[in-house]
Amino acid sequence: MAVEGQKGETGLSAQALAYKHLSDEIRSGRLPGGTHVAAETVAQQLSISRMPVREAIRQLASEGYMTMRSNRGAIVTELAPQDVAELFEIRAALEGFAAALIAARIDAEGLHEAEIALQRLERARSDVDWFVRAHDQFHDIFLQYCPRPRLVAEVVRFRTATEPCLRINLRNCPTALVNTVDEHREVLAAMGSGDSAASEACMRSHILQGMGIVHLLGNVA
Amino acid sequence: MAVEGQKGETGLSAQALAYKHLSDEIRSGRLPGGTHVAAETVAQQLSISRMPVREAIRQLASEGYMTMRSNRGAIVTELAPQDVAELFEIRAALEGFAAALIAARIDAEGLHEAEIALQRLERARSDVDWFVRAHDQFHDIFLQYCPRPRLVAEVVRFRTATEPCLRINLRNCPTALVNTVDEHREVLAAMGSGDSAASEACMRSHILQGMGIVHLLGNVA
DNA sequence: GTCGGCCAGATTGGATACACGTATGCTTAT
DNA sequence: ATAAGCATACGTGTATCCAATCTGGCCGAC
Repeated sequence: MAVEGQKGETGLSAQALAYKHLSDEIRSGRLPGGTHVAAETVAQQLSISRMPVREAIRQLASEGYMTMRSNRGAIVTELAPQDVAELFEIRAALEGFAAALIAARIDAEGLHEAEIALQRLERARSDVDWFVRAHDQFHDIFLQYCPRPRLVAEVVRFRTATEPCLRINLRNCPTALVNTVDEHREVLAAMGSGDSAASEACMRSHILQGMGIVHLLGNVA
Repeated sequence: MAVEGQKGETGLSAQALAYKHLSDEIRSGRLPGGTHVAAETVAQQLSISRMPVREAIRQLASEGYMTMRSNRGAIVTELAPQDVAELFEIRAALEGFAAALIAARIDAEGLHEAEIALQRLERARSDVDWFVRAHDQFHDIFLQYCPRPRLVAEVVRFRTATEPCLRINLRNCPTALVNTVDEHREVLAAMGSGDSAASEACMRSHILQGMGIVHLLGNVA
């Protein structure tokens, strides 16, 4: 087995490779919730042994993406609609708080970058994948101005966890794309005014309402 | 090596044992931040092999309690004052949001339980350990009325991460205990009124101001 | 005297080997 | 025909083994 070839090509450790592979597969939706993931199979696909795969699975499990069942392997975590709604709510609370900090700190350059990202978002309205990428970039520009690295990490974590569902929602509900762009414009305006409270409220409601999840809530409260 | 004895005694898998052991050591402070943890050493202490220890370390790393450095082992994560402050802020944002949900949902029985916990808190003012226990109980009563299990889990996670630091703060600043009791009374009053916004604000400021961390902030913004 | 390279010990990352638990499919008895 | 019991195969969990990398001290050269 040409292991040295693998390392030379990728520059990644075996376990980092396994983590990245599984993470991508889950996030893209190629591994839907409930799928049984056999460590041996993944190991063979990547030409590595089961051990790094096991560790990657454990890490994904501790991050909530997978569920380990004793002696019965791991499955991709299945998210019920109310679970997804809850993740959006948590992200809204966190990113709202972050927005308050960012509004007091962002400068003209950051606002300009966000404006550019917003235009890119408008142009990407026809393609969900591009849209999601541009959408993430827009939010990331703001997060660069958040002086709380752990908070940023948590926001990204929850956004990542909800991304497969976001794609589905956008595909099923094309009008959501247009609404989302408008909401982003409002967020940008609030940020530009430097009003922390307004930015927080705006970001919160954007995340909650703009994602087309409101219809999933309702009976969850 | 009498492996079967281990399993029979503990009922835990080797990796669960390693995780629990390391987790307890870190949280109790016996393994202070910066300590280098050699997998082999831990494995010998627990009479297991290095492998489950490795997995436990990886999980602790993905939860933030340890930091893995490539090919150089793992160290217990060191929390700078601004890191702790950030954890408190995140918890404030999350538990504040939870409080808003709880205020709309808690009933007379829950309020009565909280009242009892509050009295227990007053009686525990002389001992930090009892105080922390009673304090956790008070917050947990509210969390029982939060209809968002993941949110509750996150709140508990951040509270756990900051607990060692909370003890230190309380010991250094005895007046904080008195202030904290007053703040809890305010939180309880807000909950009793059923006002979500007030409860959220109250809980947020309680966590931020009541923990004696305000003096650590200041220059972090 | 000090700085730089080199070798030895230690430690980590990864692979293989083995034992246990679980699931699945067959056989058999009712 | 159906259901219970058993056997086999698959997959997981752990231990041991090997290779690669890092750390620290020693020796030599400037």
